[in-house]
Amino acid sequence: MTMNIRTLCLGVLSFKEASGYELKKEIEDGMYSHFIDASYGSIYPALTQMNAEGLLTVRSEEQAGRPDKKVYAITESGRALLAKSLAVLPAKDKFKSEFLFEMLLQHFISKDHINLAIDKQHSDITEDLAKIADKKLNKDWANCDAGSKFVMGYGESILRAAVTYLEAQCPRLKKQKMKAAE
Amino acid sequence: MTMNIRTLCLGVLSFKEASGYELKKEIEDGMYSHFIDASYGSIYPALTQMNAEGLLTVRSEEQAGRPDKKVYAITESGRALLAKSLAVLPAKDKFKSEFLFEMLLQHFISKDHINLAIDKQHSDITEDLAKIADKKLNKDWANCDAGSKFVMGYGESILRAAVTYLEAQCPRLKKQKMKAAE
DNA sequence: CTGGCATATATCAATTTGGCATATACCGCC
DNA sequence: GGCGGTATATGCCAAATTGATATATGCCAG
Repeated sequence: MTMNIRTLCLGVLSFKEASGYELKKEIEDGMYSHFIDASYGSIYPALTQMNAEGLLTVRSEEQAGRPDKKVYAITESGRALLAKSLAVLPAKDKFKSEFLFEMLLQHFISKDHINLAIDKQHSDITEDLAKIADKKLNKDWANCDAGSKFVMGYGESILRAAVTYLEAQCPRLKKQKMKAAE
Repeated sequence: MTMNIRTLCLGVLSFKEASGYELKKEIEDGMYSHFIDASYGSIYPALTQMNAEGLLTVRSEEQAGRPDKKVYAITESGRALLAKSLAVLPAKDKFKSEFLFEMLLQHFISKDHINLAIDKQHSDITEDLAKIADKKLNKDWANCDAGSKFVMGYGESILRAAVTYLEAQCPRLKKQKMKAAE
């Protein structure tokens, strides 16, 4: 019913079949990384269960040296459940930022530490933006579906706003950026 | 050590003493709402424990009709732990958005539902922005500490970027806004 | 030739959520 | 006048989720 791990897995698998490991990687680094999270401890049990319920099928792929790769694919009834799960209004966005918490309580920490935290935040965001830029350069970006483009654009917008704000608050960052670009 | 519920409670209490209920409200509606989350199920046990460990003190305030209000205040050793907990580099921000997940999988849902979801997202963000604007108008905004201003500004920047993006993608929203303003 | 990283699955204690229970009071609506 | 909803206030608990760890192996850099 709700937007839980199961819905997440079904959603990812609706694009292409994958193993638990690949699913996790996709969620960590791919498109999804900007707005969702999931650990092995929730993914693997969900896949096993959903397979038992006929929402997924499995196929074992043998691999030299490594454990067999269990490739999961979504079934018709899985697609039906996914559609049903998506037909509820999404909950409000949740944003969790230890960085902002530290900034709020900055009188408890040293100037040096504050600067370190800001630098980290800046580079985290910059890296994310670079990832998005990469994806846009990719040759199959043009035939990418509308949903992906919308999500990428949304992520890019807020990340850009964040960097802009950080750089406006700390002119130091801009100087570092110029240096790095040399 | 990490940025858990305990650190969060200590942080809020470092500004002013409060009961568990007030803490939750502060986290939900105040400054903190933009970047953190916590439920009663984690707050109350944390307060009880930390009181037992001498990180907090309690004072029972009698109230007609209602249960006694237990007002917690941070102690010196609580402040020390807080400072220690804040002296680690913050983890990367986590952003959780069911909205973006639905947008990504929009081919599974009806046009009507997509529009409903977008409208909700738009009004959620607009409300948050209104809250920030309110706080800025407040008379004690001027003597507010640097941390609070930084955090508010950060939140405002990314929320504004999000509304701008939504309105650019869906011109419909702008029209609705104009109508509402009449 | 060794330490670290990537591949791959799985378990599990500890944490955290989200809903419920328990009281009472106030406010608007029909 | 009563009914439902909201606000105050604390607390418990089942269920979900995380984050760390175990187990194996291959590959690459220093």
